[in-house]
Amino acid sequence: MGMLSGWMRGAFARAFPEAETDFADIGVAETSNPEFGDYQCNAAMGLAKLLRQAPRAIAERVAAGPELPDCLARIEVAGPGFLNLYLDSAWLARYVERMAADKTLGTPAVGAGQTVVMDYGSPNMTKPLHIGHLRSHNIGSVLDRLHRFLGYRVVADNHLGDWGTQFGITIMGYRHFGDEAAMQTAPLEELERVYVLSYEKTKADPTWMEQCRAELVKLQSGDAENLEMWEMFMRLSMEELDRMYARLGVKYDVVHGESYYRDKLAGTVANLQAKGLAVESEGAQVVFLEEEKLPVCIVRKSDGGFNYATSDLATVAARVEEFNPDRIIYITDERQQLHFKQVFAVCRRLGFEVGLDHIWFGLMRLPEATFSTREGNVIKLDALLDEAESRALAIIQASSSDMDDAQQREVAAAVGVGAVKYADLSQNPQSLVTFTWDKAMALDGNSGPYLQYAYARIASVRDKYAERYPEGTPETEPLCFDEAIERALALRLIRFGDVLTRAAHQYKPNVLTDYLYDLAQTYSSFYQNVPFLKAPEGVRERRVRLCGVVATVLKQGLDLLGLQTLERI
RNA sequence: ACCCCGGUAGCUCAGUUGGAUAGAGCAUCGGAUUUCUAAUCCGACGGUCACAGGUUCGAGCCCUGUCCGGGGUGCCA
Repeated sequence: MGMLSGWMRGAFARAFPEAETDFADIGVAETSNPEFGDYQCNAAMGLAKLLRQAPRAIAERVAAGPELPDCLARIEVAGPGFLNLYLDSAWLARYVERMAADKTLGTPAVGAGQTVVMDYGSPNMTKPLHIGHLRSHNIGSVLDRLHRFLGYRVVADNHLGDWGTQFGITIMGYRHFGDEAAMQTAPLEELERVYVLSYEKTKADPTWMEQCRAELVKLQSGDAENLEMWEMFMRLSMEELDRMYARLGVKYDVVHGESYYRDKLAGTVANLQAKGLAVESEGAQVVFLEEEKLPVCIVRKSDGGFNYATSDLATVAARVEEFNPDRIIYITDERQQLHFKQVFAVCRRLGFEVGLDHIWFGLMRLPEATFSTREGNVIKLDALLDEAESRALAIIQASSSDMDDAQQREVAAAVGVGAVKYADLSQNPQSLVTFTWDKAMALDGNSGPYLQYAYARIASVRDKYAERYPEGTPETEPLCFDEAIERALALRLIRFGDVLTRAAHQYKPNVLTDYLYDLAQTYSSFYQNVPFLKAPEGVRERRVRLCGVVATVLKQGLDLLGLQTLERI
């Protein structure tokens, strides 16, 4: 609530004109308990020393100020000096009406005029997506949509892993163990198979790894045969990836893999050398980062090959040149924290002024162990989504048996993938995720389907109303809160913009899922306990209208999360 | 050895810049459907916020130390 915070700062300034502060830090917060009002301000306690007065006296002086803004009905001082703010209910009702008519639902355009490049997903191109790839795509695409909604210009870039050592390993693997028939039918599975075999061999035979590195160097220096093989791998992988992206609803503005920057790698290293940043050490070109207390950053290996850091440095330069962003945001797992600290440190030394953020998330692991392609204990993302859909379908068949088969499948697809996405998004990105089938596909409680179900029930109310009262016009009926739960619903609705801003700026999709779940829960309680279609005329219309605003907010919120809304479940 | 995270109810997890009585879901138990979709709702049960100090009007949150877990630490990405 930006306007309430602003007013509160003014109220403090008026009450204490002689104070040596502008009260810039003062803000209001939602109350944890309705008995403390709708919003609260706790600043009086913190200012006791500065103002040399008892906190309670400070709060009382602020509360005694002559004028209240239109939105407030009253202010109360409680306990040691809490300021409890009560919104005026009529104002609240008008505000809900206005926000519902607004395209952005009252969300401030905090990102207007700013450009951010978002780097997420970025899968390795030599293997199929597995459940460990879900988080970067999922969290990244939500942050992407949130930023767009807040007015940022977003350039979503899929920085494919298409130019690293894994290709050396894969080329060796394909050459020795490749099966062309399998390559046609299930290319990514086949690439993964030969990769695993080849990788296994590096453990037993040290010269194998050297050969893999040599193949990579050949590829990176333009060897025709390796390049041809690489192009085939890329084409087949991309087809597979596009299919998965359609299923996940992930979209990019640009797909520049590491290979896109391949011609700039040598120049990047030369530039670092010219500026005296990169020096030779143990046969490699490295940047020492002792001032930053970081380990050395290797920008060219002793065998002449370039690595991830080189590629990322070239990428930053290219993005700055092409998009002139205010900020570049990387979304990867936690293991890359050090890498990005190093890359960002080198960028600062190179004089880049663009903001650089690394948003990392916790690894996904199995109850018994960390999974990895190399260990062969992966669960394919495709298989997870299939299982989720079939579980959803079973429930739909049981509860919506009147729905035709095709529609049941369509709903199951939306609910299944929604459940998987939501289960991931609803926790703090930084926590480590231990994968279990049941948790990943929860269909009740705090889950995607719960929200989709709440939306579908509202859609049903809307349709039934239209059927029974074809002449009715709930959309113009002034809102008014007859029941406490209706006011509680309105209070939640007007928080939408604050929630989106916080979710985006803290890079936490779970801020949005928590909010939507709370909203849907409040709505469900309203739905269960208060009649609307059977309420008297007038009351009926305003309740149906309130339902409509909840539906609009739910739909927008689910859309930002990448979950489909269904009119019927 | 060093660096970065984490430890909150039986399980899985939330917890705005430090605020009032630490919250959900699942599980368990008890209720609600001649009704607008029961994938729902209402209620009960459940806590030494890892441990020990410290900072202050006030600490799950900040500081120090310890224990436990995950990740990382020059030629993978």
